[in-house]
Amino acid sequence: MPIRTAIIEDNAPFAVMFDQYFKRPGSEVLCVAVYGTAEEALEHLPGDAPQVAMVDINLPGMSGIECIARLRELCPELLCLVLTTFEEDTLIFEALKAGACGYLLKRSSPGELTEAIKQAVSGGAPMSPQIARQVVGFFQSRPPRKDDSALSPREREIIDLLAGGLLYKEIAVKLDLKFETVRSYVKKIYEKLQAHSRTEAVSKWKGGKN
Amino acid sequence: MPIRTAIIEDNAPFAVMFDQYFKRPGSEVLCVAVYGTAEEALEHLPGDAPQVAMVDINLPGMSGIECIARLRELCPELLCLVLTTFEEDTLIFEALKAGACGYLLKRSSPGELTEAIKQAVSGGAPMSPQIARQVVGFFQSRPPRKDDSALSPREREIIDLLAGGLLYKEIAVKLDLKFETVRSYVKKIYEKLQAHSRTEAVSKWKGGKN
DNA sequence: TACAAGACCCCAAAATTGGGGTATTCACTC
DNA sequence: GAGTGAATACCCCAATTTTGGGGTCTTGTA
Repeated sequence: MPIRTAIIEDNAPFAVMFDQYFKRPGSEVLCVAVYGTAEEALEHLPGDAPQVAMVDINLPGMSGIECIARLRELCPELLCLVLTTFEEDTLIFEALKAGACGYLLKRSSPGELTEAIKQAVSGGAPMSPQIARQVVGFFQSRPPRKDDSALSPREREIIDLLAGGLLYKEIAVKLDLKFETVRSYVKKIYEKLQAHSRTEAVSKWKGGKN
Repeated sequence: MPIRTAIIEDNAPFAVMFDQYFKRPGSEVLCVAVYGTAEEALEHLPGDAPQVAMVDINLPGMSGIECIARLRELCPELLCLVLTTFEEDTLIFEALKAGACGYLLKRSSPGELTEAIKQAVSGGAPMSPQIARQVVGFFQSRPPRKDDSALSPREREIIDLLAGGLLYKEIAVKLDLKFETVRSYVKKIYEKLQAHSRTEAVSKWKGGKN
């Protein structure tokens, strides 16, 4: 029994190629639907009930990432594989967070796509080697930075409380400081991190660490 | 030119098999050293200068994890691949953090090992499919969140921008909404997440996921 | 019909941000 | 030994932003 697959891709030539290839009788993978946009997929995919969805990351309108997040709400069993032209660094993690279980390059051959789809169904997480290395790299502690945006101990203490959502006055009580003192620290922190709001500072701080 | 490889493995039969197989002339992979313990490897590996080290995770004395961490301090260029009997969940992440770039099962065939080593050298991260899925699963917000704190798609979109430190008016422009609309979403988000500030909501949201 | 999501509006209080400052201590350099 | 700079702790003013409370309206779905 072939693996029922759908493709969400606005690039017609690629979509047609995929459709044509996986329509041949006897193939292990069967393409049951082609959608040109995320919106179209969200509407019809639940009815078409594929096991696997190949999702282009660059879609007009709703992005492939958001599309995956919504599809997985509608169909928790659906396996989503991202299709991309390049190894777009930042998007990988967004896609995985959204619920993708694999990340493939469009330049892959039909044979490789078949393998990837089979691997996904059998509990794997097909990715191109370079992507896999990036994912693995996520866990590895990067070398310490030498930047000038180093916060002093007191400043670090304060930004950690800031990150917890505490009000200035609560921080003041906790550290036994005056409200205005907390304020001046926060101002210095924003200056060092080039941030203009609490949330921005926190995300720059946390992002820069580990 | 063959890829210079070393193996750190206390299980003699497997080590010998590996050594024998990758000693044949003309092989793409060449085994240049066999170490029975982590300590032995730390002493001699830098001199033997392999490109890749296959490290058994269960070693007598110093563990494979600790061994990888120390080897990578001594030889930053060295590529470490973990060898394991089972898919030991917890150890995967420890190994990756220590600096492993791949995770293989001992039951792999010599051909598969050759492929994995080649993949590692060419910038990949060879893993068995089940391992890969676990790594990918690390990023995914576990679906069993049927709780009432589930944010709607639009709300998710907004909290993501909120997390980026954008002002309400900036979010309004970006999503082509009115300022007041953004406000009412934020209020609903705070209600659902039981938060009372932007930073608190963001940390609960991010923490609730992964 | 009732309910959730989405889009919109007003008022008023509370918190944050940006711009100015002052003062002490301590380490480091010239 | 004076000077410089960073870290710590404190203060005022004023503008902007966020938060909390109340709503309305439409659409689609159960």
